[in-house]
Amino acid sequence: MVLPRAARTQRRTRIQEEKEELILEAALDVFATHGFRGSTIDQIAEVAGMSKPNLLYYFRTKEAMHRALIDRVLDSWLDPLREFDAEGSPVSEIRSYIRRKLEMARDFPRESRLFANEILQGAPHIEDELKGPLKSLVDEKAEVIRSWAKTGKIAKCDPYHLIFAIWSTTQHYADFDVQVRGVLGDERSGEGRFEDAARFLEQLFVSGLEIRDGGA
Amino acid sequence: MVLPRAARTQRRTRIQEEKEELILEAALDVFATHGFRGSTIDQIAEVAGMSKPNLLYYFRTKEAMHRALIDRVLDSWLDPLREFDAEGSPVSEIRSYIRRKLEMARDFPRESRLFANEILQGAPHIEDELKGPLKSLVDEKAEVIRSWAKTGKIAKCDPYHLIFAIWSTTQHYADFDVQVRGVLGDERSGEGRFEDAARFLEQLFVSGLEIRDGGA
DNA sequence: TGATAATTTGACCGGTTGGTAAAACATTAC
DNA sequence: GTAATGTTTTACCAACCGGTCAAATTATCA
Repeated sequence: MVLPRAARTQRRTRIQEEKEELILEAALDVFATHGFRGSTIDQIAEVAGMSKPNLLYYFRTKEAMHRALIDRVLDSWLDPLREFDAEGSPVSEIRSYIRRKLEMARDFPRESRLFANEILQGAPHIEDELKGPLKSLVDEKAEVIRSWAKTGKIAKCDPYHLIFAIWSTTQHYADFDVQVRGVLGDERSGEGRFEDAARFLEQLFVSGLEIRDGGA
Repeated sequence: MVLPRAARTQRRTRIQEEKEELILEAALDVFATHGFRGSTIDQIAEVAGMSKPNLLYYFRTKEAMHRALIDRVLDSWLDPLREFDAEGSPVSEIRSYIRRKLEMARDFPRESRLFANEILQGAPHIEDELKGPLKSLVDEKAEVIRSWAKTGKIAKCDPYHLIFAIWSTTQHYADFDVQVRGVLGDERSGEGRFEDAARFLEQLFVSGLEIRDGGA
């Protein structure tokens, strides 16, 4: 019998798991490069190597695929921020947060672009996640940073804008990759650009947040 | 007679100028929020308050509209970088570059998102501009920054990544506006966030680039 | 005013898109 | 093996999309 996908909540076949995995992988490819509205089910089906109705057997709508993808990716995307440790030393925590975010931009650019597309277009599908789990996590970590500033471990600064700055500078290398490589030219567009970026950003943030006598 | 748009290169009617203006304004709205593939001519026509065939009388294809928009906007978008002055003092030049870029993010977010969408999706329509005029301009200004570092006016750093960092942190407030406001919460989402951002970023970049004894 | 050119509109077209129906095919459990 | 269930395919549909066409309307100017 042909049961609608949503009705089979209990046991999942081996084939189901494999195919859903395959589809989400293909969907990530397509959504990341064309955005939600710019992507077609046919495209995703082709990348996944199956027919469109077959794909629709596993995910009944384009929205369902997108949502499943967002749900799966959002969680891992926030891991680096979760690891941000209140007990560690400020400089090394910030330094390794930058490094982890840069590694993600290098190793998982599609995930970064998926969110970038979504947010750029007004976050129509993930607004709740932004104002809920994401905000809570950021609030928590902002409090940590604020306490570091208060106890004189780093320069006084707005912790939210610090986090925004780390996000934007690191994700830039995933989201605006074409521009980065276009500007750097072919010679400097190898993987070395991530190490150069890491060096620069660590210097910028670490010494930008250092306490100095004349500081405000 | 119905002359194709491309054939009337000479005199332009008053109506032509007005309508083309109107259309590009509407197109900016739509392209900026949905990207090229996600936008429809009907949408743009509706925003512009005219029928689709009427719109197509002025721009014969969707591509033509997009290209006209890109051409018009790219130039003004690079103005802040052009103003970057080799003769000025490094600190005040960098500071005012940041301020100008932030003002553009605040006052012209649609223009920022237009490019962000384009670049995110692989810059299919503006690759030439990236590797041509943009790269040249950046190369020129990077040389200025490099000379400042060499003569000990600012800390040694990779000038390209410095420029990327300024671009990403400032444009973040236009491109990721929904996220920024979502995280800041309703209370802090007023226009004041741009001043907070300006304060933070100026502090970060200025003191991050200051020469210090222990510096590398 | 009337002729001429510029603008606007409604009807339409072929291709694409998200999605469906039903039957054919494969797999699993007994 | 076979019956029940799970998977895949073929054919299809209605809505939408980019774009055309010819006729209707409006502006310009002698």
